[in-house]
Amino acid sequence: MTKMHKENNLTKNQQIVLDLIEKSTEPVKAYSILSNVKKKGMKAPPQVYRALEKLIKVGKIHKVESRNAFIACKNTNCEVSNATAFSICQACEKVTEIVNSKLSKYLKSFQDSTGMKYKKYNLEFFGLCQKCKSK
Amino acid sequence: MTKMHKENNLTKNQQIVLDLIEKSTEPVKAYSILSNVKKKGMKAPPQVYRALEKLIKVGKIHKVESRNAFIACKNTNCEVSNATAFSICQACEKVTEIVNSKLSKYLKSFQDSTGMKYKKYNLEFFGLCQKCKSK
DNA sequence: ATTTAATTTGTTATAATATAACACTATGTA
DNA sequence: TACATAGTGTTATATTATAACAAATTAAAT
Ligand SMILES: [Zn+2]
Ligand SMILES: [Zn+2]
Ligand SMILES: [Zn+2]
Ligand SMILES: [Zn+2]
Repeated sequence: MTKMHKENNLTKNQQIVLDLIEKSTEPVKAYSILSNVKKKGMKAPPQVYRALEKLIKVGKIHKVESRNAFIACKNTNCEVSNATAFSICQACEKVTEIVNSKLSKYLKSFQDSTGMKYKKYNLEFFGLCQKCKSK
Repeated sequence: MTKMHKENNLTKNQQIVLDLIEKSTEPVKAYSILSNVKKKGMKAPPQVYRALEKLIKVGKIHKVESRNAFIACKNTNCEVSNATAFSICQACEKVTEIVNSKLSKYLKSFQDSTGMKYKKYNLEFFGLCQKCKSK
C-alpha cells in the first residue's frame, strides 16, 4: 500500500489523532478521541492509545497528567517532549502550554541534593485564568 | 462514639490509610492500599479514595500524577499541598519528594505572560537515580 | 527481488483507576 | 435539643489503560 501520511512520518491513524487534537481548543481525553475517530475507521482503544504514545514520543502532543488528557504541542515539539509546563485554570479547565525560556533553562539545569541528573520534567501550574478571576 | 483518631483530627479510616502510606518506602497505589487495609475493615474503593482525598487536602500525602500513586509528604505538609516537586527514577521507579526552598521560591513567584497568578504547582522530574545510573 | 526485522494494525478481552448515588452515623456548635 | 457538616458503608458503574495475538505493512539488508 502507498504511504498514508502527509509530509512527516506519521501513519494514517497517528495523523488522524493528531489532526483531532490540533483542532481542539482544549485538552482531549482518549475516549473522546476514540468516539470522534470512529467515523474514520479507528474502532478500539488500543488504536487510539498507540497513536497517542507515538505522538508523545515525537513531541507532537503532551499528556496533561493531572487531567488524563492530551494537548497539541505549541512549542516546536518541546525538544521531543522532555521539558513541559502547563498552566491550568481550576475553574474552567482551560490549559495552556507555557513557553518560557527562562523557566525551561532554570528547570533543565536544576540539580537536587542527591546529584540525580534529570532528563525530563513536567510542570503543572494551577490557578484562575484572567476570565475566571474576574467573575 | 468516642473520637477515633490519634493526636490530629483524622478519622479512623484516614489514619489507617496514612499509616500505610507512611510506612511504605515507595508510592502506593489506591488498590494496593485497599487490599492492605481490608483486614482493618475498609472494604470498598470509595472508602480509600475519600481518605486519600482528605489526606491530600491537609497536605499529609501527595499524588504522584504520572504514576497514579500516593506518597507521604516529607516536607511539613507542603503548605497544604500547594507546592510539590518530585524526583522519579525511570528505571527503578523510586520517587523522592524534593525539598528545595530556592526551587519553591522560584516557582511560587513565577509569572507567565498572560498574567495568570498561580495558587499551586506540581513538578515531576524524571531521570536515573544514582543506583540505576551506575549499572 | 527475496528475506528479514521492526513497526503498525485490527481485534477481543480484561485490567486498573476512579466516581455516583443513597441511606445512614458521627461530630461539633448553638 | 436541633442543626449543620463531615464521614461511613455499600452497591453499582464510569473512566482510563493495557495484554495478547494474528495479520499486514514498511524499511532495510542481502
Ligand atoms: Zn510542547
Ligand atoms: Zn478559567
Ligand atoms: Zn510535601
Ligand atoms: Zn533508580
